[in-house]
Amino acid sequence: MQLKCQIASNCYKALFVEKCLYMPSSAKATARQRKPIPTYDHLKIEKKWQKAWENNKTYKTEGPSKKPKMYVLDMFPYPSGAGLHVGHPRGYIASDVYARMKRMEGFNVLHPMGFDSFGLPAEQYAIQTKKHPGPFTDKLVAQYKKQLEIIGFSYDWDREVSTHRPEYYKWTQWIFLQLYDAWYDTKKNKARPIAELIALFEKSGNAGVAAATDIREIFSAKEWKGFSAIDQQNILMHYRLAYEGFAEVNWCEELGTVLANDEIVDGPTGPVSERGGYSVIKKPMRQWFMRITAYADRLIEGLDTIDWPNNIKEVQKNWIGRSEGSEIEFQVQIPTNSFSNGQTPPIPHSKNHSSPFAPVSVFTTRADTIFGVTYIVLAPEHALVQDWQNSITNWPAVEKYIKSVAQKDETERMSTDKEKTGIQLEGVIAINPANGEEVPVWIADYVLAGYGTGAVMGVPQHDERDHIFATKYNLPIVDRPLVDAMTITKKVGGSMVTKYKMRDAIFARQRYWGEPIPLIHRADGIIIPVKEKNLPLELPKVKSYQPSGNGESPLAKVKSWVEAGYETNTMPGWAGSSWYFLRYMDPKNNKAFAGEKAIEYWKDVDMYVGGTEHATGHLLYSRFWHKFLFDMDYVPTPEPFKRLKNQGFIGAADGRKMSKRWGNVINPDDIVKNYGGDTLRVFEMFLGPFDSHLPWSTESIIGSRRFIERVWRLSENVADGVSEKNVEKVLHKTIKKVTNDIQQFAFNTAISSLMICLNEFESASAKGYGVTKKDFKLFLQILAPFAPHVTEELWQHMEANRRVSMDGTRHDSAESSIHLSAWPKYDPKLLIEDEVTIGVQVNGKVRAELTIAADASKEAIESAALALPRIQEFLQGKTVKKIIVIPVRIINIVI
RNA sequence: GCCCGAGUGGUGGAAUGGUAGACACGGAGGACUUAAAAUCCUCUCUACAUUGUAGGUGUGGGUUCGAGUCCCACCUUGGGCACCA
Repeated sequence: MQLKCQIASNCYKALFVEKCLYMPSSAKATARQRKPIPTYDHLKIEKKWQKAWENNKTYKTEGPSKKPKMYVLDMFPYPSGAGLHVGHPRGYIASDVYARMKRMEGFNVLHPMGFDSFGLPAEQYAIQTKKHPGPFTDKLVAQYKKQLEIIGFSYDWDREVSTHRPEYYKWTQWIFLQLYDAWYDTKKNKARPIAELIALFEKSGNAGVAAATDIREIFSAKEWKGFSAIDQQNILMHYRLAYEGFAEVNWCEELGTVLANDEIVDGPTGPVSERGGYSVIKKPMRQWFMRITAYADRLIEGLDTIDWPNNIKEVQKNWIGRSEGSEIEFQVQIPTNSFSNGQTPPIPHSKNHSSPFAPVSVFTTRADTIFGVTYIVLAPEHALVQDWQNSITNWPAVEKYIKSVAQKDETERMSTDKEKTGIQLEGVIAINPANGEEVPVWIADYVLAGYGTGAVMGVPQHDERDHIFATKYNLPIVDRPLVDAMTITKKVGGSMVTKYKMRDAIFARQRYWGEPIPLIHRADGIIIPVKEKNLPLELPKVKSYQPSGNGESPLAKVKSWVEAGYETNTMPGWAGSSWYFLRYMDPKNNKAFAGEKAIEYWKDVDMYVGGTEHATGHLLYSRFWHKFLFDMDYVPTPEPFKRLKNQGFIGAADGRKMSKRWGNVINPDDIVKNYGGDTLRVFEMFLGPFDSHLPWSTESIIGSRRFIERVWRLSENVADGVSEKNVEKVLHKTIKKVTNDIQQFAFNTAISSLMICLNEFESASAKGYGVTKKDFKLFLQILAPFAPHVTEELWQHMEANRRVSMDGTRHDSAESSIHLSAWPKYDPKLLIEDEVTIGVQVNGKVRAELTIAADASKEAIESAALALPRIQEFLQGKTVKKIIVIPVRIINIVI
């Protein structure tokens, strides 16, 4: 086709289609020797300055100092093999623009980058290639870094961290041990060392110490001392913030591992793993947990103290799912006294109650409807159902029902309009404590074992779901008066309680590529932590990365590891990312996760930028860990991220997600090569509001490139002298707007105002006024955060001796970098307009314009407006009823 | 079903209750050029008519001198949660 591009004779469209080399317009001009403008060679300029900044450590963060601090952080990436597409850097560019402005404003800016480098893709690679995932991960990290570097970020790479490095995960393990050795004191409402709990038990037993999980039995100090070490350990497990337990987990046979809920997606025939699309089933398994539920209230309340987008706050609130209600006991009459010992927790000396009545606790937010109860329903998995099996006259049918529920796969359970099923427990009768009425007891799949008490009261009159169920099974529906919820709860001996949807987080993966959990299981069953001086507990070498298939991690096949008693589970992906922002404060410290001085100085993250997809994962877990560290006095603030901004993602031009699968991925490397890193940065910021999802458009990137070229060309026409007044005015307006807009993350309007300013410069220049060097330098400074390379280049030329022609090789000194210059201040005097043009409305419709002194009085505006011939026409033969004058804005004449 | 958010030209979008469509892409015309590209200039919401008039920010109401913006109802759409008692 038209391959004339060697002399820049092709259009930009063809440039992209044909991928021929971009040659800027000025090249031709130079060749024709019309104007002696050196070519804007983005490749050369950008490479030169990236190197210079690196050599001069331009962006080096100072240690704790007297300067005010500013911690600007990106959510660090997982270095995947797919690499970056143009959507990824958007958040990084935004935070970099912000960090650059703050640096110029005089803050000591901490703007680091690192890698979340433990994870499943590297594990899959190891399984497939039978090679260690470490070197593979290191390679990906290096690739990622390279991709990032050409965009010109102002990171202090000396502070880089990677979560898979032992010197880093040593401290992940250390924090885990702090959590293991801590419990949550619900009275003081904070975490405390477990040793203090043990001391309490030894002094006065557990009376008055609320357990985090259900322990009904009260023991004395004497009894505590009489318990075996194993029994004591089991009791403490109910309190520890990191604890061992069993849980139904999402088991994936093909991956041989357990998956988190967010690693599962809906498949055509049921749930499947996000990676690989393998089917997933439920399976009970030994796990480590994080007791995040202990912090549920504080995680909700803390949201009021931080400057985050509302939707993220809402998502977190919904996820935690606090609901306040009543817990009320219904006595259930059972004919025989036989109990089989079912799934009760492993509490010593559990008493066998022998009574014809057994209490069933129900949770309701509508205790006011209690007189309308016509039945109660338990979850099929409810422990009492098993306890009662000898009393249930239709037990075979009940048992069959329970089994059928258990066999239902996830999709069936989750389907929205699934019909509710259930079966009555014949032979047992519950008594409504409010009125003594006898009501039947049912089990049904719509009651969840994991929420509330696993039992509900059925009030068909007031609850839609109960109504459907009652209608289906012909249960009575009665209309009874409502009563006061709190009063009736007290009257029937119940209590007001708060329940949460959020569950404790599973903190174990049956995988190789994660942090080893630093615990030792002794032969006698006692668990002991690895001593701090022996951390990090490094991952051992393994022969095979293949999961064992029985649910244990590859570590279970390492003889020495197992013989030493080491825990074979590893930590989940979110372990390392829950505290990495603290490590950046003091990344090389080998005595602590970060030194006290550094933590005291940097405190918390001032500006955190990342995607919304982490709302219920990383952003919640980090807050939880941070609050824990705060309780233990390791960090000075209760919240880790003061301000949060979410970037919207960039989709492909075809409206789909950018993905290899659709072949619509635009690689930032190509854009940088063809248009330059500065153009990419300006374009991504100009595209639209930062938090909007936007389609990529290679068609319109040319606008940003033209903008930079015009700046470049204008630099040739600046001179010493006196500024034209209008130019100065627009410039200072722009300084104000850009400053405010960057502060607000309104980058698109910041760039638009820079373009307006440039337009003004150009038209002044065309009129022969010229633009002064002083004004142009101010312009370069406010453009610098967006286009750091080209502004540095032009800045250096301005700074350099003007007798030397611009050939881009000299006068490059770090001391005079534009990025370390002081952020311009606008002159308020210049913003005052002498004259303004306002609209003149008649009955709300603009009929004329009026140019008048900005400080004109209302009366003056009024009479000037009425005097306009055009307005006179409208007013002919009419009476003016009312005139509204808003000085500087508008005047409205009502007739 | 519940909880957030969004609907503005051909396109991305702008607009403290105050002249809707800034800025940019695309398009049309012109200048320069042997020619093209690049660059520069002009126009570009719609309909009608030669200065203008009328309509116009998803739909229908409302508040107001004045509504893209506030209120009510609805439609469409994106996201989150989802039998949560």
